[in-house]
Amino acid sequence: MSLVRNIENQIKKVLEQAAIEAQEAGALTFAALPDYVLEVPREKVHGDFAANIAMLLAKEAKMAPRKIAEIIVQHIHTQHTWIDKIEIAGPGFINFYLNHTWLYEVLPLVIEQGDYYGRSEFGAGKKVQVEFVSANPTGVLHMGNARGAALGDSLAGVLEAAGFDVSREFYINDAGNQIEKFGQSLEARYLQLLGHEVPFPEDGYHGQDIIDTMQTLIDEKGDKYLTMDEALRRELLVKYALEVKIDNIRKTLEEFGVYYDVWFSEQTLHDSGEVAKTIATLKNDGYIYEKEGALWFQTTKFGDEKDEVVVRGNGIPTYFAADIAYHKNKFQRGFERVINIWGADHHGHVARMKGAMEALGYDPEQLTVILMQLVRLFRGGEILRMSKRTGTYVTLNELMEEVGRDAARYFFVMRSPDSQMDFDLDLAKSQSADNPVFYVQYAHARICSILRQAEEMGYELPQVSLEECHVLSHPAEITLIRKIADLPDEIISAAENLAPHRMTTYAHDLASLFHGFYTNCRVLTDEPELRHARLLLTKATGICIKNVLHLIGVSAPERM
RNA sequence: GCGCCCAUAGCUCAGCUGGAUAGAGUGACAGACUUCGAAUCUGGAGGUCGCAGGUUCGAAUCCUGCUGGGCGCGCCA
Repeated sequence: MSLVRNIENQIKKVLEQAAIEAQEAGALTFAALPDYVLEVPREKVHGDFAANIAMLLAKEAKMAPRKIAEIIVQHIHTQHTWIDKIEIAGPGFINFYLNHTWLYEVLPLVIEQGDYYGRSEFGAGKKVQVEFVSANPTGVLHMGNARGAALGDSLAGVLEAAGFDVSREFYINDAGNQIEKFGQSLEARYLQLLGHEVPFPEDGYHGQDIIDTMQTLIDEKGDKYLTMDEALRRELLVKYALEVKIDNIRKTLEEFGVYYDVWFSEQTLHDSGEVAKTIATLKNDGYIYEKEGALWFQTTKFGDEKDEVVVRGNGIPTYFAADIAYHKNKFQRGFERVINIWGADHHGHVARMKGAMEALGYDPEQLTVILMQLVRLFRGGEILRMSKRTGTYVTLNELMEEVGRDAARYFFVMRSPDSQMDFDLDLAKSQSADNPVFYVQYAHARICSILRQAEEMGYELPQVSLEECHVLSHPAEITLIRKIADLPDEIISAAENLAPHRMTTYAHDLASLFHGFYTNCRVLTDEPELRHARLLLTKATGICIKNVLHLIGVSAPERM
């Protein structure tokens, strides 16, 4: 339980007790306590916490909210609490003003917990899976994948910090139509590179990377596939190229700071018969019918607009069929919650996927799909298309080269998944110092610099007692400590709302408060007590910044 | 035509399950370094929260309709 939660509980307790006492004394009438909110007011003058309970009771108690507030306040006992003062304001808010010394406890706590400060047991070890990127293995990673990677990994990090048992997973679409086309494309390039004039498939993969991959193969293994049976040749070329491609994707993601627990192959679902078994189960339960030679799944039963093919007329299951089997497999692995991050262009798939889970007897609520709006790339004021077919995309590798990993990750995480992103490459390149990530990192570097100098001057990082913290009374100090105290709850809130972008907001606020503190309060002063306490505060801030940045995969440099 | 997402300061975006006077960054303007990092700080300027209704003590937030933009509606994935 965080310090802040403790305080909130204390206030709620005395507040609710007061309301009940008033009721028992006959001063107020209501059946049950309303679902009120205790929140931190936006305006400082409104106190440290505010409750809206009086307004919510107004109708039932048939009394003016301010009058109700007055009655409740009369019954509040503030002995043995941190409450200094209570005021009634506005339409009937009850505002609590606290003795701010309650905050000091957080500083030794941060130092003691170090890298762990901010983490909590909120998730109680529940198994959660986050599946993200799952890019087509026939190509390289583009900007959409980059956003998904930054978002998914940060979300996983936030969930982990909030106490969930998180597994990061990449689903490899190594089966189906696209692999057929991939094989045809590879074969055509292979033959062309060896001097044979063969046509390139119209809907094949035109990217340069396919040519490069085949050139490498030729350099390594020569022309031994020329005389082979065509089907076998394509199979071997695909096997080789997929391995190379997936390995590249893995390496690129690792450079981006993203590591997966599981790389899950679609092909294994076909090989193990899970796809066929899943279709059979659905058929048995009457969700599947035959029409025009194909098998259709009645997704309309679950609110979809039209039914969906699961097995084509040629007997080959569709991607959708494999995906149902895949999600069934996820739940069979015991995840209490499954989170997918998909591009907005897949949104039509969400309802039928949930419907399929329901048909299989799972609770569709356990599956959450985060739809991420697409990234539009601008260069020279013009939109770049991200099609894999044309080969004119900008890759994640190029992005990292141009703006750096930290800036790229921070930039992607900063925005809510719902917002469309225009990524201006020229801007990112030419004015990268404008990126807020530097602001936060600068605060951390500054902190490290102060701590280094303190060390050089022979000032020990002291074991500071709570009493010594009381010298911290400047408003800049108090607001900074308050922010530090908030970290565990901020992380929980980001986890609950699946909103990792809140962490960048927090990081920026924290950095800003530190810069303000730095400007107003000299850390390395000659007064030992004050210096000790401020060094402690400085160090605690540094720990928070570092922990938050690491959560979202951004480094916290000690020098810049 | 149907479905999903979005519309907040000149620009890019926050705004936690409905709360009090809607916030940052950036751009422009005016200031602050003989002392811990000026990649910083301090000011003011900038808003019919797309439009119109509705629910509520109270709406940027919830409901309905409309306008404008993105995406989707395949025996592709």
